Amino acid sequence: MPQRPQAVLIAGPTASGKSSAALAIAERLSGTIINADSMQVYRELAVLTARPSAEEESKVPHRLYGTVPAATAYSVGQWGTDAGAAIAEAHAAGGVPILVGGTGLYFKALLEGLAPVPDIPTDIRDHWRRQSEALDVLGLYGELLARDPFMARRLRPTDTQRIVRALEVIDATGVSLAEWQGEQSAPIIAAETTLKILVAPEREVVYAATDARLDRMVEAGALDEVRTLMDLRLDPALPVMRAHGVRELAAYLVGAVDLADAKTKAKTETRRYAKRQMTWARRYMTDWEWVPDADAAIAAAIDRFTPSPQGKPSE
RNA sequence: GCCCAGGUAGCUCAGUUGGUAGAGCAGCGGACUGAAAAUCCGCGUGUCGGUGGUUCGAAUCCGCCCCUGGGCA
Repeated sequence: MPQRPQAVLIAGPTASGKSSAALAIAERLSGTIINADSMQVYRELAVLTARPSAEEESKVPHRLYGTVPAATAYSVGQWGTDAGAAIAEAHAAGGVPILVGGTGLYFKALLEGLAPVPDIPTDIRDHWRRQSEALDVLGLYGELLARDPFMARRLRPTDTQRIVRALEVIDATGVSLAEWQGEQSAPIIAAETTLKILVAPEREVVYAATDARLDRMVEAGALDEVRTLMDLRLDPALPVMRAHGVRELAAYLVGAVDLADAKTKAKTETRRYAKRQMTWARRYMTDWEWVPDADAAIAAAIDRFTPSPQGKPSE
């Protein structure tokens, strides 16, 4: 039988009960909860990203929640570094790291590593992001075709985000992103040493939960958070500005739509996201332990950390 | 009760002298390597309110019935 896992990973669509499961598991195992959600890192958005409450955070150590200013464009690469440090810290303290979040790419980077592309200088990044707005899709794709035809063939001309990434990499490093990606760096944590749990309730259950949660978020001050963000006058292209509900609630705050419409739109965006998360899980998380809800996730984790008598295989 | 306007996809609607129907939104499936709550690709899912008739052929024309809105009583 495998040894005690070095870390517990909990993934799943938004509003599936991951966080409450993580908290319960952390309390039983003296664990440290480490965020694996790309939006819960932003300081200014707590309610709207369904971040754990202050009360919850006080129960067990939490890492990487609300640690990044909204003006920063965080990334999977930065998260990998931060998560690696947080995992080491938890181990040093004798606890179990429990990584929980909905960002599939973060877990992929954690378990498989990323291409070892060097940091791209900010002026080059900014340049190509500006170009992506200045040029039309075909113009941008034309740039990539001229500079990195090999990479261009792997991307669709309409996929502006990936095209911008490919452009900044070839520009800054002189090497095609395709080449970088052929060269994998080491995983942050060895997959075999982890317990991977995917909380995947029925779709209707998830949709009902996200709808109800959006209503609660608005009651709990989501509008104030969006107003704060608007007052910062950030670049609308920043990741934080793309958190679900920001655009929709901002439209309400400037009087462009009524609140009911804003909420409906935000709910739709969230549902679509949950659907994409499930598509990701079906594709990349087939070897995870799929459970239907938080209780089952807790049971699965506790079971693995409770030594069972030798020679009596537990089912 | 009478008059008028409607009843077509989950929703809002289009459908041209009759040739078994198509858009947007929603939804569903998929891709995914440093913005990933992002970005991108694909798919119409239908007793055309019901029923009888005219016709080779009806969402389209006719009769009756049902439902919804508005008006008159």
